[in-house]
Amino acid sequence: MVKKKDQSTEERILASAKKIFVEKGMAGARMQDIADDAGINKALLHYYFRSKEKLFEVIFKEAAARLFPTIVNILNADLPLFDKLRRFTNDYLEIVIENPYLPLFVLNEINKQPHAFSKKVFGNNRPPIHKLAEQIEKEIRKKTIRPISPAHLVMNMMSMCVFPFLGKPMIQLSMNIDDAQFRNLMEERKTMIADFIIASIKK
Amino acid sequence: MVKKKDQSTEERILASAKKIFVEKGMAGARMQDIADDAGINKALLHYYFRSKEKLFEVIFKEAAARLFPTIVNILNADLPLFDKLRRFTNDYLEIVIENPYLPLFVLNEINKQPHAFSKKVFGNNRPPIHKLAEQIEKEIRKKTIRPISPAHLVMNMMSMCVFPFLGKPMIQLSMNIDDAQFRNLMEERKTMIADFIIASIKK
DNA sequence: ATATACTTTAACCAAATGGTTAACAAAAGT
DNA sequence: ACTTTTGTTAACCATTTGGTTAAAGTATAT
Repeated sequence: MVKKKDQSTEERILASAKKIFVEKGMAGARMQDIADDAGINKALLHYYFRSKEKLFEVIFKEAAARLFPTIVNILNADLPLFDKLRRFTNDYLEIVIENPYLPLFVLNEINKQPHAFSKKVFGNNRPPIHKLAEQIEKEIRKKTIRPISPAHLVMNMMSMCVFPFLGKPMIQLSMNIDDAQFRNLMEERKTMIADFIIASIKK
Repeated sequence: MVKKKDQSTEERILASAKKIFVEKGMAGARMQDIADDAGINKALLHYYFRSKEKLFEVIFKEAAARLFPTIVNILNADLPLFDKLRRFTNDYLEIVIENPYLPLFVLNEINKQPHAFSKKVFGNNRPPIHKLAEQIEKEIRKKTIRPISPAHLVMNMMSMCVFPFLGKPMIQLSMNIDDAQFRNLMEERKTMIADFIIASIKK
């Protein structure tokens, strides 16, 4: 990697570590690869971050911190249901479009370290989907939307937002599109997903 | 692992390899772990399957073979659009419910070896989503469904089918449900997803 | 200038890991 | 009966890998 003068050594390490970890996962990543990519000696990695595990944790937490808090805020926001749906899909896609490889990275490592990391990410407070769920139930009672299980509705929304990024390579392969076209599609989804959901549930 | 007499050594190796590979991924899996799990000597692994890579390839291909061909068949089937949607979501979920860890495994490894494996899986013939896409366009022209980008519609359907299995641990955490309850939810989705889609697009 | 703390490196180390070898046991041909 | 093939093992090997050390360079403060 090109040595960027204006970046401190620590910043360069973090950038390279993120790149390698995201690319190969915790188990597949090699400390030497990270050192090489950062243009430094391997021992320096251990000088700045004591172990592979510690370095990984920093990267993982940063990745998770970029993915989750926004969700929580929107879910907790005081907005009418449809506005909340639009806002969630739009904001969430905005984040993920800029970090297309984060979802698979995070999901994958959570799967491999379910107990260890899941609590490290959001401590004891789980993502407050129940608030959105209650809101949905309320609208159903008011008969502004048709009856639908809140759990499934939330899952559908999350699915449509996140999945395309998890399956990006496969999607690109099967649709035969390049990165720019893929990004374009994802931009469209910012509004498309909410439209799709609302069309399905609105009475 | 308990030695199952009625299983041949090769079968036991494959079962253990699948378990370990799916759990830890190619990079994280250890040959010794597989040997231990199968209750045999490590050298036997190399006797039956020459290398870790070869063994992995067998497992990966088997996993991919369980996930993809059914998709292709349904997509190619000669059915009215709505029937096809219902059939796809139902059949696909049936497969994945029985193999909940396959999607993440396959997706993850494809991401790490995009070129090598993607072609090994479906050779040169990509999944024929264009046939379904044409079918959707036809219905739009007939005005039986509202205008929607076929690409997005297909992506939505795939997303809602697959994502819950990719995010299983996170979903279970945030909804506080056990395996049985999760499975129940997924059973519901067999019909729910198609209902949801059709409600959104039907005119 | 000099002592002090911070950075960086090359060389080294022990453990882990994928893979091999040689010998032995069990089946299967003949 | 005996030879060949197949299945299985313990011991071993080379390489990789995360991690350490000791020394040297560099800035900073006094």
